[in-house]
Amino acid sequence: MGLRERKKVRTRLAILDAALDLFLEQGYDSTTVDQIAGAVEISPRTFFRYFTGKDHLVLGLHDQGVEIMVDTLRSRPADEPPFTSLSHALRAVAHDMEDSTPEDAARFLKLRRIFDDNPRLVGLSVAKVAETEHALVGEIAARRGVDPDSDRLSHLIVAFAMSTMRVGFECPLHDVADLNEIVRRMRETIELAEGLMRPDWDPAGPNTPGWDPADSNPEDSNTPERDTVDRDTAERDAVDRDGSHRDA
Amino acid sequence: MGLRERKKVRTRLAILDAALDLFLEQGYDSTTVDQIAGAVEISPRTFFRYFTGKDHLVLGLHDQGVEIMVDTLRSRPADEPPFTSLSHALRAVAHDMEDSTPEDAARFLKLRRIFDDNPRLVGLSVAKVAETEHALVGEIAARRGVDPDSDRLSHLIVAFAMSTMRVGFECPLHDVADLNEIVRRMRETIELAEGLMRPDWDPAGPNTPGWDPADSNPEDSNTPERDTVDRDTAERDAVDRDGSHRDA
DNA sequence: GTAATCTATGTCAGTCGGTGACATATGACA
DNA sequence: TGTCATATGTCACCGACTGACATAGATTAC
Repeated sequence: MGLRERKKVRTRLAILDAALDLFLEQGYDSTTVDQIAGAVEISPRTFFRYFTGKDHLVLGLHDQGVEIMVDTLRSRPADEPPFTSLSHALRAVAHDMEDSTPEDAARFLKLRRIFDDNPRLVGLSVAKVAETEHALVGEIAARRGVDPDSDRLSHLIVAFAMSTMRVGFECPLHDVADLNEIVRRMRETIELAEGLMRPDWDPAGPNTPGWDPADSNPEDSNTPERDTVDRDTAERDAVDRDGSHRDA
Repeated sequence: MGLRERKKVRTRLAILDAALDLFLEQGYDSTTVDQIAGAVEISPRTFFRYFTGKDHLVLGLHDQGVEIMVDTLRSRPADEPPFTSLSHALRAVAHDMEDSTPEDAARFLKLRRIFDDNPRLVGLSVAKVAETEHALVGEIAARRGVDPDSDRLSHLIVAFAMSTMRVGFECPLHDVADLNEIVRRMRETIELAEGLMRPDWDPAGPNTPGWDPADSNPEDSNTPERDTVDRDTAERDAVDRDGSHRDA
C-alpha cells in the first residue's frame, strides 16, 4: 500500500465528508459540485474521477450493501428456502453496519438525515435496488430451478425482501442518534416480514404445481446442481472479510 | 372547451408520440430534447412548458396510476383488511388500462418496450412509486388506527402491494403485443401475492402488541368483516366484469 | 368590425451536471 | 538521477433545465 493509494483513500473520504456536511447545511440540490470540490480544494474535474456524480456520494453505501447481499446469498446452502437465504443476506448487511468504524457510523447517520430531508434521494436509492434486483432474481431462480424471466414467484420473493430492507431502514424517523438502534429495528422488521408470510410459502424446490395460478412448471426439469455444502459459517466470513469499507 | 385548450392537448400528445417514437428508434439517452422539439416543430423551451423534463414523458402514465390507486383506496370500506383494499386499488389500475383508447394502449405498449431497453427508467419509475408511497402509508395507517411514522406493518403492507404491482408489470418481457395480456398477468400476480400471505395477516385493526411472528394463529379478536359493505359498486365491476381472468 | 387583453410561444442568456482531450506535476521505481 | 506511470488541472464542450423578456395569436369587450 503505497503513499499514492493512501492519499487516494484520504481524498475520497475528504470529498465524501465535505459533501455530506454541505448537504446537511444547505441541502442536497442547492449544493453544487463546484462547492464540494472547492471545499476539498480540488478541481471539479477531479471530483468526477472519484465519484460518478453527486448521486454516487449518497448512494455509494448502498452498492456496498448489495454486494454483501449477493455474496451472502451465494454462500448460503442451495436447499435453503429462498426467503430464508435472503433474510440472512439482509442480516449480513445489518451485521456489517454494526462492525463499521465510528467514522463510518457517523457518515451513515448523516446520510440518514440527508435522506430524510430529500425524498427524491430515497427514490433514487430504491431505483438502484430495483436495478440490481435482477441479479438477485437470477440467483434465486437458479436455486429454485425455474426460468428467472418467467417465474413471477422468484420476482416476488426478491421484491418482498428488498422492500423489507427498505422499510427497516426508513422506519425509525426521529431521534435516531445510535446506529445500533437502526440495526435493531431493521432486524425487527425482518422478523415482522417473516411472520407475515404463510408457512412453507417459499419452497426451496421448483414451483409446486398447486401454487402458481398461472402456468406453473414449464422448464424446471433441470436441477441446478449447486454444491450443497453446509457452509453456515460462510456468511460470517463474507461479512467479516474486510473491515475497511469501500464506498462510505 | 375553446380552440386554445384543444390545441394544447393536441400538441401535448404530439410531443409525447414523437418522443416515444424517437426513444424507440435511437434510445432514450441518445435522444435530446432539441430533437423531440424539432420533430414537433416546437421550441425546446416550449417542451419544458408541457413536460417537466424527459423523465416526465416516460413517467407521466405512472402518476395517473397512483392517482387511481389513492382514489380507489379512499373509496374502499374502512373496515376492510388493508392489503385487500390495496389489491382492489391495483385491480382498479388494471381496469383503467383496459378501458384506455387504442391510442393510449399503443402508447403504453411503446412505453413498455422503452422500459425494457432502459433499466434505468424502471428504476426511476420505482423511485416515483417510493416517493408517493408515503401517502398510501398514511392512508393505511389511518385505517388501522396507528401512527403512520412508527408502524412498520403499515409500511410493509404498502411496500408489498407496490412491489406486487411492479412485478406484475415487469414480468412479461417478450412478445407482448396485447395490452390485455399484460393486464391479465398483472391480475395473476396480484393473486399470487395474496396467496403468499398468511391468512389474516393484515388485520384491519391496530397492531396488537406482543404479536408473535412465529405464532401461526395471531391475535385478531376483531374480525375484519370482509365483503359486508355495498360500496363495491364500480370497482367491483371493474374486477368481476370479465371472469375469464380468474384462472386457478 | 376594432381595440384591449390574455396567454402560449419563441428567443436569449445563463446555470449546473457531466465528459473528453490534452498538458503537467507528482509519486513509483530502476 | 532519470524514466515511467498516473493523478490532477485546464479547457472546451454537450445536454438538461430555468428565468426574463418580447411577440404573435386567440379571446373578450366595445
